This record gives sequence, structure tokens and C-alpha cells, in this order.
Amino acid sequence: MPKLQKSIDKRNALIKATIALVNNNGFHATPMSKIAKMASVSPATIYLYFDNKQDLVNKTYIEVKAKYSDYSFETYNDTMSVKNGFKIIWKRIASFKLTESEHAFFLAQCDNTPIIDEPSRQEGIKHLQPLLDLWARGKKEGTIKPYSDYILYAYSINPLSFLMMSQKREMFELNDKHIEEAFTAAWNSIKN
Amino acid sequence: MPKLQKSIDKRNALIKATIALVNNNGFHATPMSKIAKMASVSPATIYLYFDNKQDLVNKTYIEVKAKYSDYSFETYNDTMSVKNGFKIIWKRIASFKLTESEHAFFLAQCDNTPIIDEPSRQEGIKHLQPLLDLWARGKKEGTIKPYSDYILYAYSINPLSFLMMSQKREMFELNDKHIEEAFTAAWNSIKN
Amino acid sequence: MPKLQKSIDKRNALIKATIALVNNNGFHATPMSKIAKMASVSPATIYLYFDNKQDLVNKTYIEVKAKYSDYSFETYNDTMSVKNGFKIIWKRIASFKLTESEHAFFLAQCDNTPIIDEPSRQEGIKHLQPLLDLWARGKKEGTIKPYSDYILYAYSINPLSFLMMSQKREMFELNDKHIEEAFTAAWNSIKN
Amino acid sequence: MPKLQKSIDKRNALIKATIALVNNNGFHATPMSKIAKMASVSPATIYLYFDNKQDLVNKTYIEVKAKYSDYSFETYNDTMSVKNGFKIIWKRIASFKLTESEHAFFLAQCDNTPIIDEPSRQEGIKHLQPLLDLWARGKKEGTIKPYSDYILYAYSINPLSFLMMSQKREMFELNDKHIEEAFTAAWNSIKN
DNA sequence: CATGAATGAGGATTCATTCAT
DNA sequence: TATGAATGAATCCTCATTCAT
Repeated sequence: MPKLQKSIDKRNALIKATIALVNNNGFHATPMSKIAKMASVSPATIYLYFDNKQDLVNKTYIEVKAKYSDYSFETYNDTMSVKNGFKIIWKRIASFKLTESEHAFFLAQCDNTPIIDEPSRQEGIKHLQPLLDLWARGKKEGTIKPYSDYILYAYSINPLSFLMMSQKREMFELNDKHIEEAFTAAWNSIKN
Repeated sequence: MPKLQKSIDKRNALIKATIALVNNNGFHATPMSKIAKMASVSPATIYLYFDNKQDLVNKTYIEVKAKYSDYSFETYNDTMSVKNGFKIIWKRIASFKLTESEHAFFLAQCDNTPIIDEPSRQEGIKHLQPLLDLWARGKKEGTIKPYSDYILYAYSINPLSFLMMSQKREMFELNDKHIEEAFTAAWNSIKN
Repeated sequence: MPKLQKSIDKRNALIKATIALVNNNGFHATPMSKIAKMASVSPATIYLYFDNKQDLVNKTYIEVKAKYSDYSFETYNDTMSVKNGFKIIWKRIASFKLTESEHAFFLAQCDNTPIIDEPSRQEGIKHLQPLLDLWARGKKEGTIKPYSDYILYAYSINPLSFLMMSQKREMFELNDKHIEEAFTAAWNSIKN
Repeated sequence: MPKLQKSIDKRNALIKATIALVNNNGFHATPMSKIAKMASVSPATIYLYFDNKQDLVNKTYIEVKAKYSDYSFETYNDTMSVKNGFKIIWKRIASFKLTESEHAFFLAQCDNTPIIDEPSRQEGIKHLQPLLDLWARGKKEGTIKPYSDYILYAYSINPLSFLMMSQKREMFELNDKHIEEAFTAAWNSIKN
């Protein structure tokens, strides 16, 4: 098994280490040297895979965001009814945010902070399209309120970030009943 | 009339500068020297008012959080009906997040990041009591769903942070109609 | 004796250390840390006086070049005859290059290398004017060959750099007789 | 016909790249990786041909110096008269410095800098013997001043380096008339 | 012979903090 | 109280060199 190329494993290890360290210590207080150590590589090696620290964080963001989207829509297809489709997607997103909380926390940090540059942020947004399409359909058929997508997202999806955060801070333990309640709240806020 | 005490003006200038710089550049990329410069003060002077950088940020957080709470509850009193009281509070919070967006953005950054230490975070939470009391009342009388406060907050209050963020990023412009829609969504998500 | 300002002594020590280290080790192989150590300051202190390494070297160059010019023309005034004036200047330059060989060597290194940026180089050239004026006078009255100033400089002044270099490399010891010979050669090469 | 030996082409490409990069950027700011890239070779390959960076520069210096000497004496033989022989050699040197200015510039940089180690420097000097012999002959027969060879070189040969430098910096354009003048100056400075 | 990946050591620069005034 | 100067300890990043293939 010849190693003729840059190893995807190393890249992944670096991404993983970045997430873990930024989550625990913040972007400040996450030196490249620590990332390298956690990924079991030399600091210099990072620069074979990424241009610089900013690039590393940008790329990590994009990758996690893509993972998030892929996960969210994996079980959805657009033949589903609006309500059912929404539920399917919502449950996946909830599952992602609560089981993959490392990734979700990282995204929350990036989304509320100037550590990601604008192009990468734009790149990360792209993947939401299926949800927007679903809402468009719902608005047309009258099942979803005719609100701006920003408002729909703010009330039906984004609250999960807050709940994930609270859980991560160990202030609150989300059980299945909570999930059901949360879904009800989400659906009530946007259904017509 | 000579000044015999540490100047509250300087302290305020430092807090203000911290907010502005952390908002624009992030906590990383906000050196003490820049804060000092923006506050028209020597770097050494900061240490007359704050123990160190962490302390400066903590105190700034607490101060802004207090301002936020004070603002939120200013027009509320507990003789109001649950629905009306909620609306009063909600509107104030919305107003704060959208007009005092510098402060709101700073809080959002702190709340999603490990830059604030735990004691300060706890300190900042205290002030929400009137809202929790209102919800307790609502749950008792059956107007508010019997959900955990975390869920109620996640669905009725926190979405405003997302909308503030979107507006700050100039992706979305919140007008009065949007505010009404947002309130409807908020209320629908928690009302019984 | 209050110290209220950046100390000119420290600046001078830094310039001096730069010259010594660049002379002995070359610009590469002269880390800021060594310069700091030799000047008995912290590395960070250098940046109070200079923008960066390039700036430090540029400024050092300009300073040494100015010293060189000042020294060269100190005993000259333009009422002297062309031949006598030239001799006066030439002797001073020779004296500078051979007694202040550290400075002269530094200049030689900068003049034959891309370590100085163009603006600084231009800045360094300015001060030669009195010599050019003298030559202009000599050309007019017929005592100096009507050659380009570059050629006159190449043949009458620049050779001293080579001799300084040889002496510094201990290949050659310049005594008074040599100086006389060198002056004769210089004068013969440009006199009419 | 497979190549069984280290390719002289690669070695040459490396030497050429070294010259170009050191000339344009200086020895500092010329990393091995750039040399490799310019020579279309892997960094590791350099170490098949040279021991290390110092060795690469030393060898480059020696090679260029040899080229310089060979060129200088190509049209000379020791049956020529002193004056004529000197003129022949001088013209070749001038031609080298002005047409092969890349090489000449590289030598000037090395000669005024501690980037070449002493043994290599000595090695480079050897080849000048024919000129020294010519001067010895000239001194004996009285056509050349009885000066040290260092002085003779400083005044008759070295000025060409300064002129080359000026031309390279585009401050000065050397035409045929200038060359004649320069030769006159050179000869006048050393002839008896 | 040739290479791209990998790295440890080191270099320029920044920064939170302290000190002398 | 207030400050500008000073600094040691990091931090990001580069680079000469080596290694596995």
C-alpha cells in the first residue's frame, strides 16, 4: 500500500482536532501547535494541507456545514407531503445537533463570530436549498405561513442550536419528550 | 473640583471599545493595545480598571447583559396578564436586539463561544427571572405550554438573535410586518 | 534624569548591532533575536524603534550612508581648487573606508545586494552632490575628463571599496605608501 | 539509451536557478524549494547533486568564477605586448561584465558578502594568474606602475563591477564610447 | 536516480502585562 | 491616577533537510 499522495487521513485528523480545540478553547487559545499535536503531526505539516490558520478554519467550517446538510436531507425526498417532509428534515437536524453536538457547536460558534470569512460563509449556506423548496411548496399550498424564509428558519430550525448549547453546557438534558415538544413548538410557529 | 476617583468615563470608554472591536474583529484579533487606543487611553490604564483581558471581557459581558435585562423588563410589571405581559417583554427584547444590535451581537458572540468564563455566564443569566416567573404563571393558568423554560426560551426569544444576526449580515431587512409575524410565530410556539 | 521618551541610545545600539552582525554573518543568518541580544534589549523592543527587519536594515543603511557622506565632505569647501578639493575629499573617503571599515563594509554589502529597498537606496545617494558639483566644475575648467559621473566614481572612488575589502579579508595591508599610490591612480584615471 | 548517471542538465539547471534567484531576491529569500521549482526538480533532488545549501552556493560561485576567468583570458596569450595584452584581457572582462551581467552580478554579490565560505573564495581567486603574470612583466619592463596587484586590480578591473551594477540598476546605460573612456581611465591609472 | 511528503528547529512578529516615572 | 516604554512568552509560519517509496 504505497503512500504516494497527501493522506486524507491526516487532513481529516487536522479538521477533527480543529473542531475539538476550537470548541473547547475558542479560536483564540487554539494555537496551530496544539492542533498539530492533537492530530499527531508536525506543525509544519498543517501547511501542506492548508494555506494558513484562517484557511484551516474556513475549510473546516465548509466541511462541517456540508456534513450537516448531507445528514439533514439524507432521508428526505420531495415527493413527501409538506408536513411529513418537514418533520423528516426537522428530526434529522435535531438528531444531528444533539448527537453530533461537537459539529453543531462548532457551527454555532462560527455562525455567531467573525472567525469565518465571508466567501466561506456563503459557500456554507448553499446546501439548504431543499428546505427552502419545501417551504415554497408549503406556502403555495397554504400549509406553511407566508413568511420570509429567515423567519421560518429562525423559529423552526434555529432554536435547536440553543437547545444543543444548553445541553452542552449541562444546564439541561434533552430527552425524547422534549424533542416532541420542541417539534410541536417548531411546527406551531410556522404552520398555517 | 478635582477628580479623586477612577473615572467612570474611562471605564465606559473601555467597555465600549471592547464591544466594538470584538464585534468587528472577533475576540482573537482584538489586542489590548487596540482597545486602549480606541478608548484613548494607555494600555497600562486598562489594568487600573480591570484585572486582565479575561476580566475585561467578563465584566463587559455582565454589563451588557444587565443592560439587556433592564431594557427588556422596563415596561413590564407582574400585574399584567400573561399574554399581554409576554407581548410587552417580547417587544422590548425585539427592540433591543434590533436597535441595539451592537450590544446584541456582542452577547450572541459570547453566548456561543468559550470566551466568557462560567461564573460570569451564570451572573448574566440571573436577570431573566421576571420572564421565568411570567411563564410559571402562564403554565399554572394554562395559557402557556407546560414546557421546560429552555424550550420556551429557545422558541419564543432566541429566534430574535438569529434575525438580528441576519440583519447585521445584511442578508435580510426586518420591517414592522416582519416583527408582527415573528411575534405571532413566537406566541404560537408557546401558547397553549 | 527622567526617561520619558524612547531612548536614542537603544536605537543606536540596535543600529550598531545590526551592522556588526550583518557584516559577520550576512543578512541571512542575522536573526532579530541576535540583534536584540547584542543590543541588550528584548526582541520585542526592536519593534518599538523599527517597523520590521527590512525597515531596520533600510534605516541602518541610510544612517551609515549619511555618516559616510558627512565624514567625506567635512573638511571640504567649494572655494578649493578642483584638484585640491578632490584630494581633500578623496583622502577623507579613504580614511573613512579604512578606519571605519565596519561601516564601509556594511555599505559595500548593501550596495551589491538586494537587501535594501529601492527608496532607501535612492535616499542614500542624495548626499554625494558636493562631489558631483566639484566634478562639474572640473569638467568645465578642463581639469577633469568629460566623462559620465558614473565612470568618474567607478575609477576614482569605488576602488577604495575593493581595497577596504581586501584589507578586511586580511589579504592585504594598506599602508601610507599604498594610499599615496592609490590616490595617484585615482587622479590619473580622471584628470585631463 | 538510458541515462546511467546523474544528469549534468539537472545540475546546470540548479546552478542557473540559484544564480537567478539569488540575484533577484538575495541569498536570504532564496529557499531551496524555490530553487528546486525553478529548476523543475524536487527539493530532495538538490541533495543528490549538492551536500547542502552552502555547498550549492559555493559550487555555483566557483563555477561562475571559472566561467568568468575562462572568458577573460580566452583571446589572450602571453606573447602579446603588455599594453596590448592588457587591452585584450580588459576588453574581455568588460564584455563579460556587461553582457553576462547575471553572472557578474552574482559574483559581485558573493564577493561583498559572507555567503561564500573562505575555501571557495580562495578557489575562485586562483584563475587570475595570467593577469598577475602580465602585470609582473609590465612592472619589470616599466610599462606598469610598481604597485601592489591589489591596487592594480582595484583601479583597472574592479571599476567595471561598479559600472555593471549601475547599468543593472538602470541608472546608467553603457555605450561603446563609455567603454573606451573606461578603458582609458583604467590604463591611465596603472600605466607608468 | 528521483520524488513528494514530512518534519524539527528556528525566525519574525505580536501581545498581555509590568515597570519606572 | 495615568502613562509610554519595555519585555518574555507565545504564535504563526518557513525552511533546510530527510525519508519512504
